[in-house]
Amino acid sequence: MNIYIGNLDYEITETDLRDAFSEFGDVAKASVIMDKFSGRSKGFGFVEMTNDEEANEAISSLNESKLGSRNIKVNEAKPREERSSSRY
DNA sequence: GTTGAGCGTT
Repeated sequence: MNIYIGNLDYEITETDLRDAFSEFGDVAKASVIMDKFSGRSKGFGFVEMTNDEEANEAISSLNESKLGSRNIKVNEAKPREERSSSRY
């Protein structure tokens, strides 16, 4: 289960996401998207969990919860759009 | 500052 986490505080890192989601189940992967030039968080990230029922619990429990200085948005992630080798 | 690249850009 891929999980999308939006409205993240700039201080939040993938380690924070992993730590938060690991309380509900096994976290296979955690990522926070960062700007390449500014070095800041883009304000959203992703967490992948091996157990979808635990993932749903994590989504329900962590969605709109306080993390850092902001209220995060947690939802199931949409498939990542391919933009590495496709150009129309 | 809300759906993952990287960059020409922020």
